[in-house]
Amino acid sequence: MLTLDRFFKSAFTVDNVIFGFDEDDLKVLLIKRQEDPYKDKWALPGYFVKENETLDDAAVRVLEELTGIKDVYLEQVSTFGDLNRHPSGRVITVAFYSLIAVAEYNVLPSSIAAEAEWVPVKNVKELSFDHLNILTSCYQRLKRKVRIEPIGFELLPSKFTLTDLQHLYESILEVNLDKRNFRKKILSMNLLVDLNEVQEGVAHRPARLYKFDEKKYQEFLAKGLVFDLSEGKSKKSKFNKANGDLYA
Amino acid sequence: MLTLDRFFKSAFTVDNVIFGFDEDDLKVLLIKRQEDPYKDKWALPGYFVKENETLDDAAVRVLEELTGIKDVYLEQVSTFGDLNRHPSGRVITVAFYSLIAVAEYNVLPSSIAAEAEWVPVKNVKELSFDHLNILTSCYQRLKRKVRIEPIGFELLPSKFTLTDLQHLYESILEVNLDKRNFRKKILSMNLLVDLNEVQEGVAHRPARLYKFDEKKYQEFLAKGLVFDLSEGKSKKSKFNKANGDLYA
DNA sequence: TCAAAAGTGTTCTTATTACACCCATGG
DNA sequence: CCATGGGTGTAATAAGAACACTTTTGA
Repeated sequence: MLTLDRFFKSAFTVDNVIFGFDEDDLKVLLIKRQEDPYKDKWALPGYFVKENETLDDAAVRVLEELTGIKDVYLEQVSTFGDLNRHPSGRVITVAFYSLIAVAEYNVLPSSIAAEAEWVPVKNVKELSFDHLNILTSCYQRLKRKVRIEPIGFELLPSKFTLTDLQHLYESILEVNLDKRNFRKKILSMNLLVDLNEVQEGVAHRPARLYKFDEKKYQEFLAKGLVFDLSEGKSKKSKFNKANGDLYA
Repeated sequence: MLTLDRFFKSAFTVDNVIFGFDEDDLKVLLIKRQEDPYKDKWALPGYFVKENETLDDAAVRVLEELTGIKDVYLEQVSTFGDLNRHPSGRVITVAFYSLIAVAEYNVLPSSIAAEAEWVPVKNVKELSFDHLNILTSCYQRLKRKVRIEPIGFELLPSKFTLTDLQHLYESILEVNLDKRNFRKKILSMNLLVDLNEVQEGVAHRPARLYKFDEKKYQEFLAKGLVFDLSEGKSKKSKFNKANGDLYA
């Protein structure tokens, strides 16, 4: 039987890009590191994987230790194993991203001492280690995935307006969407339930509230349909308001 | 400074799903294992990552040792880290897939003693370790990616007919495509160069030969266009000939 | 009464689908 | 001369894009 002893072993970690949506902005939860390397610099939350822990377990643990939340959308994206990505030696890291309804949970780091902050993704210019690469990979994955699977709802409270949803897509995809076309499309998929409730206390005509219906989505899939939301798919994107370079 | 000694370290490997296209079938290169565990069983080619090797380097090495080929399309897909996926202990593996023009290279394992074989993907029912999961993940990734990026050409010889290309897509996507619509679409993207050559020695009207033009593709992208090849995107797939379950 | 965002349809354009016959070659 | 796969166009339908005004509320 094969013995593993003669092969190189490495420490490995998970890093978790925790996305939230707040004030019409896609944000990411960053922590200020408390120890070297990169002491006092901003980084993605992450930690070493334990001996009796799967990769997913480790990612869930990192999230829960930081925010107190579990049961969120979690997706593995990519593994980073360059030789010098960690100053202390070879460390391979598996990158995940999570989606959190910030408004729903009133998330913020209480359980841990680390300083942590929700930062608009588009404002992040520099991070410890290769974490900017990791963030970019995860953001690209999210951008693609949000168009073809109904995961965007994970970022909203369970009751939301169509305008909330539109702003979410605009923020993630970095495009402007046409209000009428967006509504027509999302409503025609028949995945939302009109709750017959309206916003309260807003200084304008109150919007109707909707929720996403998982059961309807299963029926939708069973019909062989494909979720697909977005304008300008195979055309020049006329409304690209992106700060292009980083996330092109 | 952080010392890594106190953290759990694991052996880790890369596994490479090497796809080829031959006789109108998408195939995968499998090896018969020569040592325990799973001696004499079929598996994906893979090996332990070395101390001074990046993950990509390791995947390239695995491919080259088996086939003698380098410089092929290679993509990291996912990392598998379940606790008991390897009988000898905890081994985390990073899965890659590669695309090879089988006809062009006349690939087959000479350099190594291991028995190896090109097997149609749809015939693979059982593999060592969790390799069937890995194959499935990589195949799904390929299926998605081949529709939105022009990577299918990596599986064809540099000169090919439009029917070759159509069969490639049909095989990967497990659909039937309409000949006229397929040709209209691919030619309208203006990514192919008509070589003004025809097949020789075929017992029917010889087909024209084309090649993919990388420069044209760059211009295509610069115009903001998106490669997108496939019928029945947001509709019920009427022509699904899939053996559904495994690769649904 | 004003400001602010909600809500709502139609027309035009473009992309997708369905579909059938003649052509060139080798055997 | 037959079998085999190559090559071609059009019409119908569906999806996407562009676009402006009225409504409801709180301040």
